[in-house]
Amino acid sequence: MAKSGYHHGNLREALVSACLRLIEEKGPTGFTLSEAAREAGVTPAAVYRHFEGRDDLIAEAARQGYEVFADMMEKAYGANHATALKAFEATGRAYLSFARQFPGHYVAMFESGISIQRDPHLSAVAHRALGVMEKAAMNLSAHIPADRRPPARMVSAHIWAMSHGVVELFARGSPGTKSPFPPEDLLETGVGIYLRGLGLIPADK
Amino acid sequence: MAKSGYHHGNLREALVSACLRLIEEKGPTGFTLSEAAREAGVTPAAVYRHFEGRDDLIAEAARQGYEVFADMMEKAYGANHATALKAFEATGRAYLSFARQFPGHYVAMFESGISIQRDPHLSAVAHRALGVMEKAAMNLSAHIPADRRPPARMVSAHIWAMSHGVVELFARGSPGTKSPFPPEDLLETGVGIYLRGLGLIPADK
DNA sequence: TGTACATCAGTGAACGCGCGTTCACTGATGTAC
DNA sequence: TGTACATCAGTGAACGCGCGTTCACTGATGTAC
Repeated sequence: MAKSGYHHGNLREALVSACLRLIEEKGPTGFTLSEAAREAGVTPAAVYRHFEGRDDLIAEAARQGYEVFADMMEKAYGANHATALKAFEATGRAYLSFARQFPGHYVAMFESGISIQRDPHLSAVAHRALGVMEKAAMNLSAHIPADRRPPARMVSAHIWAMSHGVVELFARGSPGTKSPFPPEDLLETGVGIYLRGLGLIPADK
Repeated sequence: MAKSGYHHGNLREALVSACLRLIEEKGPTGFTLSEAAREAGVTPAAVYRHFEGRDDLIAEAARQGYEVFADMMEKAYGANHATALKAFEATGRAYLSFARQFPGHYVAMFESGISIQRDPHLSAVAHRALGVMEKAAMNLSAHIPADRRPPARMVSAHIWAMSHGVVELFARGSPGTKSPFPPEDLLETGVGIYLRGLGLIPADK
């Protein structure tokens, strides 16, 4: 496009992209503002035209991530499913799929240490995303006899924990351990066993 | 003790402690070698008497963490339990308990990005620790009818994922979200439901 | 018990480096007439 | 269509700073006799 020396054209987005690439490569604290600027082909000082500093840049990356995440979750959940169970499983798959497709965003959102409350935009979109998980869990647990039904927020917390754990431990090569199983399988079977434990899947299926 | 200006007495350990405190406070990449030296009351140059550099220091912290972790897991598992199930549950509790008691070590081990293979000592002790989890899972799944028994390594991966997820998402205040439930409860109920799904706990218990 | 000497843990000065942030500036773009 | 001018995104030089790493050194400790 218009990359004629002066006037980058779309520097704001270019910086976010650079930030995401660097997060993917070196982790959320492993890069500098100057590095991001360099990656976008621009002087460090130019960054200040668009962001207040490094944290602000990461927060924007996280915000965009939550936006995409919320869309994916809503879409997965909203497609008309035969049962609440199917709908729930679809959101579980969407979670992992997001983490795989957008690792930089994922890290910015859940591992960068930026607070969800740092600005209202970020907070709003984060709640939209996490709300889908909870709603899916709520509808699902409505099928469990009321007297031994765990709170919906707890069910969603369990699933979230397992998903996050699979992503962190097995969907990245980080701890030098090779994953014993494909992360998709690991999550699918894990959630399956869990749901069977809730009495939502017949024991012999 | 002997902190008479020159000659610290036990600088190596003091540096590891400083490193752990800093990891707890600022994350695995959020501090510098000089900061650790300052925290131990010593010139940055003194660090090189004991470690090759920052990574080497973190690796030592992780190594010590794995050592303690392995001990705790072995002790929890080895206490004579009535059933394989009890033994398994005990190791699960030990995991969370370790993460709570030694957050700095936990981060150094699982979130610092240092490879388990960087030196043989580290690798050996890490395998000792992770081996306990696997053995517990193996003994446990021996109680499941062979034809619908998932591989033991998969069971231990599931439990590990859920444990790690609970620690990351709910046992720290990081993402600005307040935990909806105490992490201990979350893990205990989550694992309970999972085990019921495996057919190891009666459905109405 | 006392003295001479080897060992070695920690010092502090020095280096070159990249960082974040500021500032007055420059030059491309858009707009009014 | 052409010109004058306002806007504003990006420059580049400058600053002070803390970093990692090296080096010859110093002085406390342990040991041999």
